[in-house]
Amino acid sequence: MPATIRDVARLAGVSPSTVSRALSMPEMVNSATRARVAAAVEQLGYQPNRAARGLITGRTGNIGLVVPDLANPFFASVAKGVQARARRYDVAVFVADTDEDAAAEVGLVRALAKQVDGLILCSPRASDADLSAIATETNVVLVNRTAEGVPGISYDNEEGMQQAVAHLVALGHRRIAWVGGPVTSWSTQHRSIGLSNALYDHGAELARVGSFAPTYEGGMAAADQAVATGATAVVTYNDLVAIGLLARLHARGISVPGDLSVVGIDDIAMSRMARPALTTVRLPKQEAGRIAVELLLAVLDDPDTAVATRDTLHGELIVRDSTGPAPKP
Amino acid sequence: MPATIRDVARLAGVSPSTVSRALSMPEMVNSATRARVAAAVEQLGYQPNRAARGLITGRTGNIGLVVPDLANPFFASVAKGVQARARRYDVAVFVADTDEDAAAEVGLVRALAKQVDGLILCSPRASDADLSAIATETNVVLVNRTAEGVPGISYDNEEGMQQAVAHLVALGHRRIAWVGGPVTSWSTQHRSIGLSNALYDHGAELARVGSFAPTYEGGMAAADQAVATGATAVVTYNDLVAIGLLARLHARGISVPGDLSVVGIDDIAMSRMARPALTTVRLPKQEAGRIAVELLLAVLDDPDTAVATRDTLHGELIVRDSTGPAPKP
DNA sequence: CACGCCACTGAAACCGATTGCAGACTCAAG
DNA sequence: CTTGAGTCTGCAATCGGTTTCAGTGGCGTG
Repeated sequence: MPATIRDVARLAGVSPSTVSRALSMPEMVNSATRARVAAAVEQLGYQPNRAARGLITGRTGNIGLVVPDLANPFFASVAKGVQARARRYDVAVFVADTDEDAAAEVGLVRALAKQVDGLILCSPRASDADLSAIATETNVVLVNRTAEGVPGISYDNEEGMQQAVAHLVALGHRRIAWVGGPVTSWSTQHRSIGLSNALYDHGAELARVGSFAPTYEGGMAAADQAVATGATAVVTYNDLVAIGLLARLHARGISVPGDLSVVGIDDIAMSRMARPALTTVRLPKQEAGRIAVELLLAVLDDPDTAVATRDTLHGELIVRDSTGPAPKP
Repeated sequence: MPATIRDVARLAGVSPSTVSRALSMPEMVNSATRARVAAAVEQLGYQPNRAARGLITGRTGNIGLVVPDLANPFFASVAKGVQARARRYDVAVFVADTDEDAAAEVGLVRALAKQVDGLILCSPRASDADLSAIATETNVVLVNRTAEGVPGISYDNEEGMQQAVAHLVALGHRRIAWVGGPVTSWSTQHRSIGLSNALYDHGAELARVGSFAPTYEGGMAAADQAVATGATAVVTYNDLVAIGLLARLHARGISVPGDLSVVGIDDIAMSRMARPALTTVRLPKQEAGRIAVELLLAVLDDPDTAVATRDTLHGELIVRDSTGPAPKP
């Protein structure tokens, strides 16, 4: 029912090849002919069939985005960025949610790989080995994680932690607790190291309180242990955890920031709605998505030169109401 | 590079046609042959090229999901449901975010329509006329909205409002304010009507305070007007608005639920993290996504019988800490 | 034994685009 | 007038499947 390239050719009085060329390599066709083709295209509302084009070019014009959990506002934002930038390039985005399941992730990626030109893997839970295997057989860009020889973009966790620590130390905090996320998480490891280094630089003490689910519940679970460390400030794996922690502290009657200061990471929408509003390290999320698309498209254009490209984004400390001067001993 | 149907045919010692049949209509081929084909498929790791198949069948095996804002947790949940159920049917999902722009929506839908077998439109902002036009030229399932002759699923807003009102009236509230969402929103209209009817049934009074953006900011903006109505309880368009309202009330020193009770709609994750935790009408979001996929697939199978199918989901009142007895006058 | 039916398989056309190759035409130079 | 280069355009092959149509062979029946 929709117009084909032959319909356009007939109407314009040229051959299908000419129509094809007029559309994809305009400089190769006479401008008068090109105008006739353009008119015919316009009149028929012709849009090339992507399946047919894909069959011959081997390109689908689609990319895939794999995230651990779409309902997590962090990933939703990244997805928003990806999708907005992809549209600009007339590329469609398949979105897949792995439900935080590393095993499912690998299978899903394999299945998706057949239908797209490349994949954006956001905070992949897969092992390094699986990841490398995937990267060799399909075009991949990593977000929020790095791997040898795989292009990707990540956040400068060290610098973010430096900012948070500088802020806390300036407020007089000398003993700071760290509530880590999933042990397998690349971000957890780097944030933990960054925090540790920053504290060392400032001559302050670190108290680790283990690893918790990167959720509100995880934060509630971590709260009592964080308090028990005797620290006067807590830095958490992400904002969701910080907000859960806030809730538990409130339930226990511990004042924030009076008794304890709390710092999150991410700056999700919820954070400024928390009570007290959460001090956090804002990570540019949509921008990560946008850059990931640019990077992937560059890789597709030229797999060789772009393969080792890696981009680093910087966080920004947002001071709100959950941090204050350390309590007098 | 990947194996084609011809490779499989050669290895199995049959013709490509037989391979095709063995895969898509197994009962038409001899079981011994079928086994040989299966073995060859297995050995080569063959997966049919979807573009090639789509070219001849006219089906892409893809569906599209259009939402106003992925960063809104309500839509993120629906997307999660859609995407999970689609995977079960081996259907890929294109996700597009319109950024709450009704004009962009129409164009986006048109573009997306070419690449998919059908579309799920979630809370479309488009006009009835545009929507009908779209529905005639492509397979569409509506979520959170109804339109003449277009299949869709929506929530029973009237019943949800009945539950909320029954709860508030039982707590002694007799004058209840309504904070509406965008005027063009189908949900706003139906919720408003439902609330109005429910209040009438219970002999209580309604105070409308206009329409606001369906966001945290919208809620903050609405708070003072809601207070000024003299109502002892407020029902808001959605949870995001309710949470914004809560924040402004807190800033003004108005106690919730002591001075004013607040009820939201949706039950997003944030609601139980709010302080006080928000009483709300929970809408099954992921389920809406799942059913939308089922419905769309049914429409694709048989456009005629399924065309007028419409499904209604029911809300459930979740009582938390933002509602309490009406203050003594 | 001849015939017809049935179950199964293969050859070939086709979906709608892209692209290598070759032909047609213009124009300038020899 | 011939030749050659250069510019455009069309023919036809091709991508990887699906589907129609026409066998082929086996078997039961009259």
